[in-house]
Amino acid sequence: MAETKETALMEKVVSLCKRRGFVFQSSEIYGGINGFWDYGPLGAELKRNVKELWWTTMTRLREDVAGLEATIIMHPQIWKASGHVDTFSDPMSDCLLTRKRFRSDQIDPQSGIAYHYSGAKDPSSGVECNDPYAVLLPAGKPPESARRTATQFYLQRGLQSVELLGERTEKVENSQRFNPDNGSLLTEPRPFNLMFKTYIGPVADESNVAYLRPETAQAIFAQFKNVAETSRQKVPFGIAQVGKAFRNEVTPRNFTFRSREFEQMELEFFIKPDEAIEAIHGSVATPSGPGHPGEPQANWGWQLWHQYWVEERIRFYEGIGLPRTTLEEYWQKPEELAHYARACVDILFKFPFGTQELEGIAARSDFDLSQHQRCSGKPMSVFDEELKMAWPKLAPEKQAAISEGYFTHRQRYLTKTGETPEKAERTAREDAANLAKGYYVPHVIEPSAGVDRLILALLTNAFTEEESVDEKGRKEIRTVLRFHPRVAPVKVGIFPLLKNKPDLVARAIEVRDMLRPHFNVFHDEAGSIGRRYARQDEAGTPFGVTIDFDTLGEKPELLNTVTVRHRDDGKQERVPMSELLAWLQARIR
RNA sequence: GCGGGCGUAGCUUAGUGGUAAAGCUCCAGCCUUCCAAGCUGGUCAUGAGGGUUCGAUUCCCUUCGCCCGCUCCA
Repeated sequence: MAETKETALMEKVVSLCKRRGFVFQSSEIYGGINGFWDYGPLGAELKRNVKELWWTTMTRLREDVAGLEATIIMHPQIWKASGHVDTFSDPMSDCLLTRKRFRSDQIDPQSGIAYHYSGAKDPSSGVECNDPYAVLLPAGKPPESARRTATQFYLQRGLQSVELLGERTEKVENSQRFNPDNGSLLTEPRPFNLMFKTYIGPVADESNVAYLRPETAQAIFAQFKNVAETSRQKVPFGIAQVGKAFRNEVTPRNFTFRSREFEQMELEFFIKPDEAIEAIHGSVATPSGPGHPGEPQANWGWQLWHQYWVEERIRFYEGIGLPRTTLEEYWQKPEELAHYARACVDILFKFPFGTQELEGIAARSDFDLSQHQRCSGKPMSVFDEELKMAWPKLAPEKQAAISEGYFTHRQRYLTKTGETPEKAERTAREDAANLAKGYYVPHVIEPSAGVDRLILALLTNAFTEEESVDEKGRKEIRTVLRFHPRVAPVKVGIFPLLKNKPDLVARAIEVRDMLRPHFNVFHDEAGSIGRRYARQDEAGTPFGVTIDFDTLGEKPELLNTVTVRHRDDGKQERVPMSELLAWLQARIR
């Protein structure tokens, strides 16, 4: 079965992660703690490489992205504004029969006759189940229907046949305790807070509640104005951040894939509203087809920016060794989108346990900044010189059309937030008037990636096993992690051919010290050379450098050269020590 | 949160109501002129807590963790 094979692969990866020091269970000596994982020596290097590559790609190699590193605990109002407090702390009830889950406060109130049971008995075996249960029937329905449902419930509890006990009825008005679909009793409403809660200061009471951030993004929005001013960036530009986030997941699963403490790499890329683009450039450029749209252009609308970032991110993944064939793009359907999102593309990776999300690239309109503007009372709009200059040159009917479009968009947003129609209309009119003066709240494209799931993707993608037969005819399995050199935790293994020849060891240490400032290298002199190669293969080290007697001049023409061995095919070549650093740099970049 | 399975060294497995075994790995020494060679020695385990028992890794209970399915996933 494909599934058991995949599970076996996953188990091998997990086992290797522990054996070689990529990932350990958090707090293992105390029995572990569900949903938390530590990175060991190799994992820490791997993760550091991935985050650095992301940071370099997203900020240093670009003109238009600035960095930020914000705190994990922020003002609790941030999570009010973002919507996390409300959507994360709903009381939930489960149907006792079907296990379907409901928001307790959103259940259509039900009225009718409730049939209560104190339990049930299996008349053949005498076994009893004393779990109380109830079914709500609309007035006029025969009691048989309730008994059938209740019988089903007790059958699920392990009774072979069911004799209901203690039936009594009760008139019920507007109750949210029953499943509207089948009348079954629900569990007591249980709070379902997916944010980790803490208290600021020594006294733990409700006045000083704070939350560990469930995403890094909100800090970017909250600091938008500060960054915009200090970075001397102008829209379109982005703010990038890498950092820990925390979610009290219902079910942490699949090794590190869904953890309760995890790390995100998020970019919020702020763009002009399409109305501003239209005013400045006369029209809004939209995608002409699939694929990368090329270098950003001033007249791009949000759709092109969105597509641009999807393609940029896929290129990034390809660049660190995830082949295009292991990735999938999933365009969320309109009904799956969060209410504020205009579009969202998930970049999925084919994990052994299924094709799962690595990153989501959402076009979030101006929702986030608008929320913070509204909740903090601080303006989040920017001034756009180009827009101000362009506006007066527009034909009056064009001005009116753009204004009206912007007004409608703002009004729709404000209405959704619960503003009164009058206030929504008035504020939206003001916003439209400000647009004409060059002011707007930027829209945003959000590529948001999970570091830990990317690490897991890199690990499962790199994992290969090669079966071979040694000279004594024994079958052996060599495990090789075929990491892209860019992410490999150790770049170079350095080996004196023999341990008991001081000259070889001394030269090896010389090579190690020469390379050490540039890469993570590992000197190993223990065991046969083949064993040392194999050990590094398992760690994913792309290059091995061996110092042998020719390095010392046994063959004069090979003096001061070393053997470089390639991890993936075992091929070797001879490289002069003087060129070694450049040789390696060219292949690791 | 619900249901099922599992838990013995770093890994893979053995075994027993009475001293917990092996292979691989790892470490040390010797040896070794390019792919897990050999020799010698060594470290390391019954997930945790409780109960039954003279004695529990084994039986029972609880708990924690892992895996699978359901549920959830802003």
